[in-house]
Amino acid sequence: MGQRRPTLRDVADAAGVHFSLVSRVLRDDPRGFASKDTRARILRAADEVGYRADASARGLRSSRTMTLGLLLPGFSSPVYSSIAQGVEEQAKQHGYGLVLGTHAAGDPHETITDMVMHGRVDAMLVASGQIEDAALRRLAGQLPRSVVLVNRQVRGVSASVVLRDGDATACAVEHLAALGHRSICGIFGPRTLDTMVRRERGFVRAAQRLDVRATTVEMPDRDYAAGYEGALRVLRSTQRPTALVAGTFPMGVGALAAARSENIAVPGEISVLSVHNDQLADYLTPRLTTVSMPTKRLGAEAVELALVLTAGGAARRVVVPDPPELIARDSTAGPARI
Amino acid sequence: MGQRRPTLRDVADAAGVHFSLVSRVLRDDPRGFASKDTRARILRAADEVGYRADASARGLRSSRTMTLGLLLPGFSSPVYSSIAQGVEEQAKQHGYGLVLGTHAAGDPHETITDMVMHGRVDAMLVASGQIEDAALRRLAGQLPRSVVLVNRQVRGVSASVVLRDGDATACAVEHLAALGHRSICGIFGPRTLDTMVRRERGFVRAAQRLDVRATTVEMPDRDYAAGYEGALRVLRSTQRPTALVAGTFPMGVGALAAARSENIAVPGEISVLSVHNDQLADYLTPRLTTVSMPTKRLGAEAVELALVLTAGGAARRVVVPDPPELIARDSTAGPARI
DNA sequence: CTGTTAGCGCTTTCAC
DNA sequence: GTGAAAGCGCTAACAG
Repeated sequence: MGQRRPTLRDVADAAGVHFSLVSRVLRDDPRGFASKDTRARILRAADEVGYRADASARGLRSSRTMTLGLLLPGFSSPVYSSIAQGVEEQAKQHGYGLVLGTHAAGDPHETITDMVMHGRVDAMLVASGQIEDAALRRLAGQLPRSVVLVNRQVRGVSASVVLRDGDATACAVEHLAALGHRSICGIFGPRTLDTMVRRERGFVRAAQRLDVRATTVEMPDRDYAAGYEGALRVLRSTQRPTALVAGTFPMGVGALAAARSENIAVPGEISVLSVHNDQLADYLTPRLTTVSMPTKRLGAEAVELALVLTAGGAARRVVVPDPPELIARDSTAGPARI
Repeated sequence: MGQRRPTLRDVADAAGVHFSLVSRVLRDDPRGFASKDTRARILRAADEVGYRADASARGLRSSRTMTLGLLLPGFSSPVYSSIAQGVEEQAKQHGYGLVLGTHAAGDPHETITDMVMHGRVDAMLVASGQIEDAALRRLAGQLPRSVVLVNRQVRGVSASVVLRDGDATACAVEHLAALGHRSICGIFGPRTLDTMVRRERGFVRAAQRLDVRATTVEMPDRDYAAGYEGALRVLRSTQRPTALVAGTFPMGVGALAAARSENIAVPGEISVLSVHNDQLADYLTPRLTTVSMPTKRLGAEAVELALVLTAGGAARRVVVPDPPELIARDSTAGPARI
């Protein structure tokens, strides 16, 4: 009970060597290859006393904590869950831990700087749309080697990782055009989010290219409710399109709900699909057609970039190359014949 | 560029005092009340040089990291998101940071012990059903002052926080009985999860008490798919009940999907409701009736208990007292007249 | 009220 | 191959 945690000295005593040698052996330090025998003795002793290096001491001495921070808008969004998963796995692969922060409470800018500036993390991955561009620029200026934007691109910040958002909506439009739709509407979140801007742009351009009439709706948010409200507006308009593209998965769910509450059949009277896929898609009515994006890889790439940065490498703007993929389910079909 | 982070000495130099005094003033140490004047000078100097205490140095010296660890089964479940939120907010309130771990990859038992034993966190909150009872007992034996079970109760582990699971299902049964149902079925996750056992027990007992015929189905999982499969089985049985109680929210969503694929009207031919509420409930077809549980508070209470423990207080088994609350939506109604 | 001092456990440079 | 010693930035016990 109440035992002190074993230290290097304890291991050294047990192995009959100096503690600095233990340190070198346990870390496979190139400068300290002990003889086969002592090495074995040290390893065994470490195991026997149950030695675990103290993270604080190590961090203090080496000024590297081997942990990364991830700032999320919250815990609930499916996309961010998936990004977080990618981040966690990749970090673990490199022996890094992960500190999660949300800005449920408090100023996000503070949260980030505090994490880095208190030396709690070696770098911070910022995956949140709720921080203003200006704040991010300031931040990146302050901590150029320890801030990476995830799923976000800001002018003046040179370390970021994003997906092919424009291609995602283009993919959606192509699918609908192939089904015969000639009039579609895109419902997007606020234009303050660069992801939304790119998705909208890809949407509009693809529509032009394929000679499809496209309209867009911009909502102040991008959750269930925003999708619901946005879709409602479109569905009640006089010139109702034959298909709806939702800018996010929750918006797609909301759009489906709106169609139902207006008694408009999906996909009979209107087709609906969303950017980003989720398990839930298979359990909705009808099963929701989506465009899948490599969100886990997004997280993984962000980790890679962060580690490159902290190691002194150059900042880059990464676009995860995997193309968006259409997952056809039951919410899209050819337009109704009139 | 490349600036060294300012230390206590930098502040001390700027203020013309000894660095230990700076330390005391900045921490409001009772032993070190400086004169109004020096105090002000120190505060200003700290602000000017942009001083932030180094977490590693502080941790090393005081052997308290001021961070808590939270082990989750994954990032996706809505319940765990909510618990995590509660944990984060409460931790922040006490000036604690939060390290998140999932066992997406690797042995969870390792993850936990490593976190604590490397001194990365002061205590670990374990909110995961995927670790075996035996492993948890071993863990709690090893680290009795730094492990708190969240949403889980295990014989032999005396620090845990759970909800009134039994009352949640009882609440569901009461609702259905009041609507006139006399034959209901509960679909639950594996009995290896104590939450499921309590929910099932509450379900059965309430049914007995209210003279309702109750059957139960145990599924090996508790996600959308499990709810879907479980409901399918019930819906296809010869003695179909008039109502379905899902043991988790995702199972409720799955059950709804199953009814639809079997062309059984909800709530017309069968009522469906789930334990645990979620935003999504309002956007399903039909809107899903749920029993809401105080999951955020669950997380908060877990933090409280963890802090009590690390401060030397006694371990307790906490049951969050807030009663489950029925949120009636469109998926429940009186049974069909035959 | 303020300064001095001794480490916390580790990494790292320099001896031997 | 291995040991000795310095010191990372901080807290805390003791002096004055």
